[in-house]
Amino acid sequence: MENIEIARRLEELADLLEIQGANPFRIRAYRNAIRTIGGLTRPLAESLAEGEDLTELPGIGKDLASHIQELVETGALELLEEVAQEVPRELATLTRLDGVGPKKAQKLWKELDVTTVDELEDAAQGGKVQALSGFGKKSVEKILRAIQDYRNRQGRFLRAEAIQYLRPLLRSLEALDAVAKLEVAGSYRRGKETVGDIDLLARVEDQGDRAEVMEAFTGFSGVARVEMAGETRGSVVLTSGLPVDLRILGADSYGAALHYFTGSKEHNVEIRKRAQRRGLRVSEYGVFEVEEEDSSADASEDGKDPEAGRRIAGETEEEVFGALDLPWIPPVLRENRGEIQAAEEGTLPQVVGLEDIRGDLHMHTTWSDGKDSIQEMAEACRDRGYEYLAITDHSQAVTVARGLTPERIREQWEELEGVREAVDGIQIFRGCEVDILKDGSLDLPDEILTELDVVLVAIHSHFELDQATMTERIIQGLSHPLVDVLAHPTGRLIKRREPYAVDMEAVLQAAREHGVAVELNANPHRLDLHDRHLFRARELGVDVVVNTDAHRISQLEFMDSGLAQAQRGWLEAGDVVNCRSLADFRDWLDRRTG
DNA sequence: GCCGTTTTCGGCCCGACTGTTTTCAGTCG
Repeated sequence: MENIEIARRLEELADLLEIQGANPFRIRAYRNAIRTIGGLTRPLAESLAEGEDLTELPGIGKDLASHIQELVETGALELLEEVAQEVPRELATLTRLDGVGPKKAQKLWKELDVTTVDELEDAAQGGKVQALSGFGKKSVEKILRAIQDYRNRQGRFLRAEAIQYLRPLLRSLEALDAVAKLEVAGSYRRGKETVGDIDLLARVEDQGDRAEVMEAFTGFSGVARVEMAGETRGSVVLTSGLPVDLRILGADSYGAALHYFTGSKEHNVEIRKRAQRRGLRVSEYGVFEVEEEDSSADASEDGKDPEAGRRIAGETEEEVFGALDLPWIPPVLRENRGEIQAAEEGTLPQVVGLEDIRGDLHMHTTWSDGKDSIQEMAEACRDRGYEYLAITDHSQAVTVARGLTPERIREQWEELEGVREAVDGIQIFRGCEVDILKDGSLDLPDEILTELDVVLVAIHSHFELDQATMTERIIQGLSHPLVDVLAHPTGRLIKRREPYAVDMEAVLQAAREHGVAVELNANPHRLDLHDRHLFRARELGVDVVVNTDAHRISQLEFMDSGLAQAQRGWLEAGDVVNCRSLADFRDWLDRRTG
């Protein structure tokens, strides 16, 4: 059983237990374990087979280790079946609706016998939901809207899409005199490939300006509806369907709020625990010294004042981290994947940036399915300040993209030679994106491959193979001695196509063994490899190339998306092949022939 | 159910907003 399947079963169990009213800390323990499993690159089944002790993993103790073992060995979980006897499985889906949590799901089920989204819709329209205590007219309206959203939206926005929807709103708020500073926090700031919503922070110098900013926000022309609007916090949905939250803050707590709302949640929890150990309290208002409280009488009331105690930090993020004896941690690293420990030890990575990129090794032209010519692509790369590029049109197997036969690729080289003479200031390498065929062989003969400078290999057909066959196919393809880079290694298209079944751990090991680089394809729909695989590649010492796979000049800009992903994988310039100077890159190309 | 720089028992992050409440529960992030 795959890790993702194990995680899904445990998540279902946690959802059902929560609806059943189990101990909230038990639920949290399950969710922590699920998160740990989600971050693993190695199959749990394999770890177990080799006798590893799963309780070594964070958040996994005796019980969860035995649940995992049961799932791996039997494909089922007895406890889940037992709980599902008492709580209908479909109820877990209801809690995916905005505004419906475990308590409301339980009530809907016990009092109305509602278990599915469709039944909930019927009950809400029939007036039955409103009759329940704790539900009113507004709740019902909200539930009906949430059902619509659930059916329409289906998930999250690509990061690159979200910023386009957001830009007009940003411009309109930035134009206000009352707004001293405006920043996007949340998963967007952390560089995640998709975002569920946008968290905006506005700093005002005068608290009296808050109402004006909130009005401008909720009154913006692109707002489809206002979900909530308080003094410091508002929430809207744009006409594009993108949810946006705004928090308005004063200068003294702005940095604390920026840190808090940038997250991730898991990072914040670790930061707060660290603060606790130091006798401090961290909230979005700042870092405070915890006051000793002996009296129990009014303690709870005092405890509700968020700014109680002496504030020792809050204006900037640097201050907040500093109060906890830590250096500033880049947002892209804040996922509680060891960044706090690394910060403490002074071993945070110097993450790779656009300024480190010297070339782009994957792009298409009018010779296959690209829209611009070799010369146009080359000039555009030069204008971006690159030292080199590789032209990598498709090989013949990809007929829909007019893939190149050996004859046509030789013709292309003649044109490329002319462009080399016409375009100064940048080195153009001969490349090709060569298909790995179903049997693992390559789509062009060795006599062509030897004359190419840069050989990418990739899968564009037979996605349906089982994991063992696909893994073997890819490893055979990349182990051909003339291959340089494995392009878009998992084949996923975000929100459209799942990765093909492939054992990435085995592929990464093979890449290391054969000195082949793995691509981080920067196309916002691909972002392939994922961050956790990049992290693993770095651990193993596998070279990574960040490529745009541009099919027209404008797509060379995808490099930005790729770098955000690279940073989330903790990559430094030294890990990335196309950060090398032209001379060093040439050496890398000669790495096997010496 | 997990975990340990005070701990193998007794904790487990913190606050805003809404709706339906006569003082607070539920949800969300």
